[in-house]
Amino acid sequence: MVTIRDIAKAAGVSPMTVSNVLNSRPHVKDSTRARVLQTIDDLDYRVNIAARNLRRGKTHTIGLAVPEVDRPYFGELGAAIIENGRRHDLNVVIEQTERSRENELTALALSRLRMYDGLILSAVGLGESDVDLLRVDFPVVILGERIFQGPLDHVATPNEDGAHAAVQHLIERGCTRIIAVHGSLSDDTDVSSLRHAGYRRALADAGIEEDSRLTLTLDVFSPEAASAAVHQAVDAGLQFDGVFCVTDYVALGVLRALADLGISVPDEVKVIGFDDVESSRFLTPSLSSVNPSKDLIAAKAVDLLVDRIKGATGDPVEFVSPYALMARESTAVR
Amino acid sequence: MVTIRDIAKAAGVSPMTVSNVLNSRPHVKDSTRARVLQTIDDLDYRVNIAARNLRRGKTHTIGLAVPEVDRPYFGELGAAIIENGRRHDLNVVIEQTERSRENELTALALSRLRMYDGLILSAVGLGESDVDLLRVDFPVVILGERIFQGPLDHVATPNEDGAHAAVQHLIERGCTRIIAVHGSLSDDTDVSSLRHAGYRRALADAGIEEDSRLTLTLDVFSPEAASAAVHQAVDAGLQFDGVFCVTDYVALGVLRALADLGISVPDEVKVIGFDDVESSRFLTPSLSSVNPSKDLIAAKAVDLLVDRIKGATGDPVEFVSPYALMARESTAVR
DNA sequence: CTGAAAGCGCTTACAG
DNA sequence: CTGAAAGCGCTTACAG
Repeated sequence: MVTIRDIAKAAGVSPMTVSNVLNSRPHVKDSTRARVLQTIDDLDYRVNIAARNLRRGKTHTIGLAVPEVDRPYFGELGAAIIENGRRHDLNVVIEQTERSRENELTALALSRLRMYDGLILSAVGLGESDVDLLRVDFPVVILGERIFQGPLDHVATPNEDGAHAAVQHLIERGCTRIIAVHGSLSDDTDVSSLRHAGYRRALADAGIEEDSRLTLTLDVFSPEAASAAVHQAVDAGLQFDGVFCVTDYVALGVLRALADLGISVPDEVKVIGFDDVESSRFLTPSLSSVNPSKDLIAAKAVDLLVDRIKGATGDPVEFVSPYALMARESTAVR
Repeated sequence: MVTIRDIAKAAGVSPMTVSNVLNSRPHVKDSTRARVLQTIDDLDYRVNIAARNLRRGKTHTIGLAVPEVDRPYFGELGAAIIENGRRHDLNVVIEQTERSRENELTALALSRLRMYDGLILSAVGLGESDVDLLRVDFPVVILGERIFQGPLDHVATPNEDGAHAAVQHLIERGCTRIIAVHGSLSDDTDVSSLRHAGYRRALADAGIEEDSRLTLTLDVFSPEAASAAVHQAVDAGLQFDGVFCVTDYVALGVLRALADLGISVPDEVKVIGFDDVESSRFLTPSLSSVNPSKDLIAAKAVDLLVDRIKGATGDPVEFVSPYALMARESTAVR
């Protein structure tokens, strides 16, 4: 590997001068600069980033750890964070935690280890009981589902209110027997539980009594699982006229199952999702959804992280993004 | 920041012993090990990865540079590469190049700079003329669309043959006037051009004369653009009974436009895509598509990269993955 | 405008 | 089983 010393030797200057040229610092004579640049080109030299990072203590790179890179929501979130990172001259690098608590902790640990200047962690595995493990002396912003009253800045999705709005929307459109499709409600702070709480509150507000048979619990968050659950419910003779899906991704399976069963959407059953993923508006019927203001979430998360990287020491910030209801064909009245 | 020296001092040993404990090397007395571990815990010490990387010259991390992280295809590809990386104890980190030649070159340069042990670069901006710039003394595997007879290992998508199979499938199902929707054909080696070549060959094989009005060129690869193009074609009175879409993502817009126009799929028009993205089979109608064997691409790319990281010096490998035609409702005959 | 030297935090032969 | 010392490749006060 060719190093800065090799260049220095070949160009007849000191390593420091090469470094100055590399970092386009002033106070280098033009002729010297030209000679060094020429030598760099001749020897095909590239800076060793590991060494520079060690020395500078900065990488100008932040990490984004998401549960799964192949979910459209996280892809779109990643793109939004990359875009915001650019405003601050920050590279963004994406890692996958696979929804596991352990991997989320590893992401946290690795980042402390100076691969990144800071980390945005979309936490789904970590819970309130892990709060102590989050006391890191390193810039981290927690993103997403759960609400931590933890030691770190947190940008939260409007889970309960968004779900409430979605279900209220179904009710306004005439639905009275509304299915909720989500993951298991093991814990009070996961997406499913928070969104389910919004569902229940909307029913209560409308004076509709909850029917536990209308709650479909999935083992996995997937269209397959959602489709199977709907098939099973219909086969069992369950009557319903609306479906609230915990995510658009799950709604994909619900819509497909209803089509398979010859149940017309929105005429017989209305369907709404959550996340407002890009493809939702191109589905047939286009899918109504709750838009959690992904761009705002991304902007806020990056801004908070940049502040911490710059050394801000204030109390942890808790920001809940606003939401918008996107009414489309799947909940239309005609 | 607490360093290995601090631990050494506090535990009354040398930095080297701390390092040995950290790297679970043998030949450390149990009592010493225990004391060091305790001190590490007490002082909440973590290894500084930048320093370790510099010293070891290895990061156990590979980079994956993709054009856009928010396209389902690249999300799924990323997940597949992460999975394969794990088999080799390699972390995978995803970066976005935004389809720009410049960013692809930056990814190449940065990776050389020892942030990663190797790079998988999904190149769409680089062309044959950049071949010289690819002569890097660093493990890189080029992925994807274009065919390089370059100096690097290359795992290629079966663009032309896959497109040929798709269009042949439409013809077998009775289509004779087949639209092709893709990006501009500025260059012979981009996705659009390669897939268009397959389209033309399938028409020729079937003795169908090509009609240039049936080629719809998009400025951007997006459902919006595709939808607009279809609307415009129909408004202009274009007659057609099949649509070959350059990607499933583009097909989303085509399907939506046809639905808006009241044109029934597959009865009046049959539609097929390329990529076989996960959501395609849940659309209504479910979308026929060409599956480019993403998992194989990922496995092959990681294997080749690992070989190079281990020092393999053989000639560049060119691997074209197989494809499979997924026939679904959008091309059904009934 | 340029240089000699120290040091970022770690690991690794080399000794003992 | 443990240590002293060199060095990974860079940058940065400090001098001149």
